[in-house]
Amino acid sequence: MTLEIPEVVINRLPVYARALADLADAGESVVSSQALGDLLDVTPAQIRKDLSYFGRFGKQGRGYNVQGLLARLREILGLDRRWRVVLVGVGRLGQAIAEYGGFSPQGFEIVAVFDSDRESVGKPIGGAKIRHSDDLDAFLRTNGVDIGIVAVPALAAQQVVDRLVKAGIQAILNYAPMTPHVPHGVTVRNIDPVLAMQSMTFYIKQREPAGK
Amino acid sequence: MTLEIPEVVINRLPVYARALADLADAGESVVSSQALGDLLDVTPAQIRKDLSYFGRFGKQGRGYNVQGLLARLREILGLDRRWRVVLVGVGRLGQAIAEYGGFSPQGFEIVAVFDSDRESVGKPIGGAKIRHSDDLDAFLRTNGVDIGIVAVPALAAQQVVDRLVKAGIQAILNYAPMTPHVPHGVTVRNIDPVLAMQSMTFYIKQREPAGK
DNA sequence: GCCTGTGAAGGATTTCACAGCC
DNA sequence: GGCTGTGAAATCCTTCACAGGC
Repeated sequence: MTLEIPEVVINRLPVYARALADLADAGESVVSSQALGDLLDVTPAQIRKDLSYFGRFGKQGRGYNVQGLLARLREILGLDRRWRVVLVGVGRLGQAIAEYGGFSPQGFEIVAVFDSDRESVGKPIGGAKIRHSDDLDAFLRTNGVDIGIVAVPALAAQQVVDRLVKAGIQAILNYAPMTPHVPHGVTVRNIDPVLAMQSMTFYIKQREPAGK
Repeated sequence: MTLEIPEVVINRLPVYARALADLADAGESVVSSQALGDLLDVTPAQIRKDLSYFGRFGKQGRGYNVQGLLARLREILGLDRRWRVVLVGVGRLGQAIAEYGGFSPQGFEIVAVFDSDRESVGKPIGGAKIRHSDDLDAFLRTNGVDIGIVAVPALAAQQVVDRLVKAGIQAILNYAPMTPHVPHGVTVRNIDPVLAMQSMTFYIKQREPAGK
């Protein structure tokens, strides 16, 4: 049910939630779609329309209660619980992810870390011990895991994705520079700073007529 | 000119280019929009339409020359030259970025690294020496810098963005968990794994009717 | 026969604009 | 007077479907 909500809308909700959290921290108790839009470079109409998919959260003439709307968005997004995450790949990038402090405070707990290199198995990282990839499937089946993070080289990534999917993982955050194939029903988000750079250069180039 | 090309199209071009590079590495010399689409989970019509904004690169009955199309895309995106990048912020995240080996082979050269912490100034990192943020403006004006990477805490990020913009930087890769404000003509891409996670949980939740 | 390039159609998303309420 | 919620309009983007070339 409720599957008619556009994905673009879903992708904006966390941004709204983040801004609302900032407003709450700043002691604001009410915000209008106009004010929130100014903060996020989004039109007020878009914010109102996005929210209207889920209910009526505002008060005419006033705006939205910051805490109240934040709580509702967190509920809608499922951020009112903690999520269990496994990380696969402990190269340079994987290490940085394992030691990144930003996930846990937001409710994403890296409960296990895997690598295919037998040398590194057993070493502690970001509070967990590195396990061997061979134990991935068993671990996933025994422990309730919600999300997988893939941080292995591109050539190994599809295999890892396949194993995660086969074990029932429904959401994958992919750091490998490739496009993973997943069956319908599995959600993927790709993090690739190089691709982001490569689209920006187009626009720089546009503005510098003849190119150095 | 050529500013009628949808941004979504521009954002897909690097993905196409990456797949073409992989095909080239695999020794493929020709690819159809169908085959490329299968690789990327994109419809063939979309690929053909996207490319049609820039010219006619294929041959009926055959498909596209892999090397040829790759070269054209790289040219369109401005990937046929090297780009000079500065990194601001050398906390945990900034360090990982500075030492990340993925930018340079793709033509993005981190030519200088800045931090506001005087303790760390002078220390070597990823091949550069850390400079103090106070020297950022002078550096940008003296050296030709194309792109800025922001990896400072959210509260300091807008200030850094403002300084980059004031110095004429036209593209910013933002790792801070906030929405930067930039004037028209400056391109921003945000990298935020937490937001990516937070949109995926919505979909997991959808599929698990009543919550754990 | 296969596959591109592309107008036209269709679908999705954004914006408008205003009734209704505080 | 200020602001939401929302149908309707406008815009944007994707997909269709086929003429044309290899």
